[in-house]
Amino acid sequence: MNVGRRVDYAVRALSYLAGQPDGTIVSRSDIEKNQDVPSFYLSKIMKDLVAGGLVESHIGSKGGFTLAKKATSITIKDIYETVERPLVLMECLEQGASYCSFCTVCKQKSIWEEAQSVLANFLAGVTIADIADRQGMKGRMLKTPMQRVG
Amino acid sequence: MNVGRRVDYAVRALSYLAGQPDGTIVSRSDIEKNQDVPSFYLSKIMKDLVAGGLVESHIGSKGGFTLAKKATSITIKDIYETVERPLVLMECLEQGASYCSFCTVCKQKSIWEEAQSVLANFLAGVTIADIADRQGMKGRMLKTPMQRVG
DNA sequence: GACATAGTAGACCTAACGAGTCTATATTTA
DNA sequence: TAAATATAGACTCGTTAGGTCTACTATGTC
Repeated sequence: MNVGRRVDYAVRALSYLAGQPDGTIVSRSDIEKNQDVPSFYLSKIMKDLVAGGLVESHIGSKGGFTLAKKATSITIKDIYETVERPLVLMECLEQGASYCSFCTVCKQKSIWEEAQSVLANFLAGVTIADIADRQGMKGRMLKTPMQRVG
Repeated sequence: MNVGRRVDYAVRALSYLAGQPDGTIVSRSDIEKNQDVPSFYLSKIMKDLVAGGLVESHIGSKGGFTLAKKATSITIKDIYETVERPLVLMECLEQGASYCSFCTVCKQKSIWEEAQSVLANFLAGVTIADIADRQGMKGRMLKTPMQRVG
């Protein structure tokens, strides 16, 4: 039960984008360097974020990525589900009886269901803007002054 | 970010024990049969539960397991941490700078810290007794009438 | 139009982990 | 003594996370 690097890197990338002057196109390698993400690794993650409608890509020379929405409307839950999978705490909540034959009479199930809601609600209440606001990472500290998007 | 079978099986085992008449010793294979847990698999899980002080073991013929505490004082969080690992949502919360060099200035971190608290608090508020009360699983429905421990 | 510079798509690798199975040993009851 | 039980640990197998790389396509610029 922990959040993997894909989500971590996706949050870094998105909050980095959010911290750029409006409309700035940022390349994958730029993000990787500034946010300490392994080379090339972001290519798969950004693909998912594009497919999920969270960022827009710009192919070709001088290409790169920009946010596809306001930073205030991209939640951590969105990001998690876009780059990983639906937020599900216990497999039975997704698979039902094919996970466990006692599913219909199981009391444990509702506990996990509630726990999942509690967590999902929290993560749906936090946006990239909240993170970018107090970003503080390397790039932000050394380079351009803070300038918000949205 | 999901809860694995170890925790699922541990909760089944413990709530099964909680549903027995007070002081009843139940063998591993008995639990496995009644709670649909793969043969032998519980041997490792019960070992952890014994080591964690949640159950007591009785070696030898007619041996088996009993709860070591009242069902009302065994929480889901206890179980999770006993059979799996400390409840940590993001590795950086445990490993700090050895996970990520930006740790000291990272805003993302506090988000996961909060999310973790929210989840942990919820799981610490649910006990085995809550589950056993409305157990409903196979064994309970077919066999002895409900009788609570603690 | 040519070329450099991007993203796109996907193959590929490796180590670790989850889940499950089994066995030899120590311990206890009958 | 014999049967039944937990204990400890080895073992397998498939999947996944994390990471790396390359061929291809699209686009801006000279």
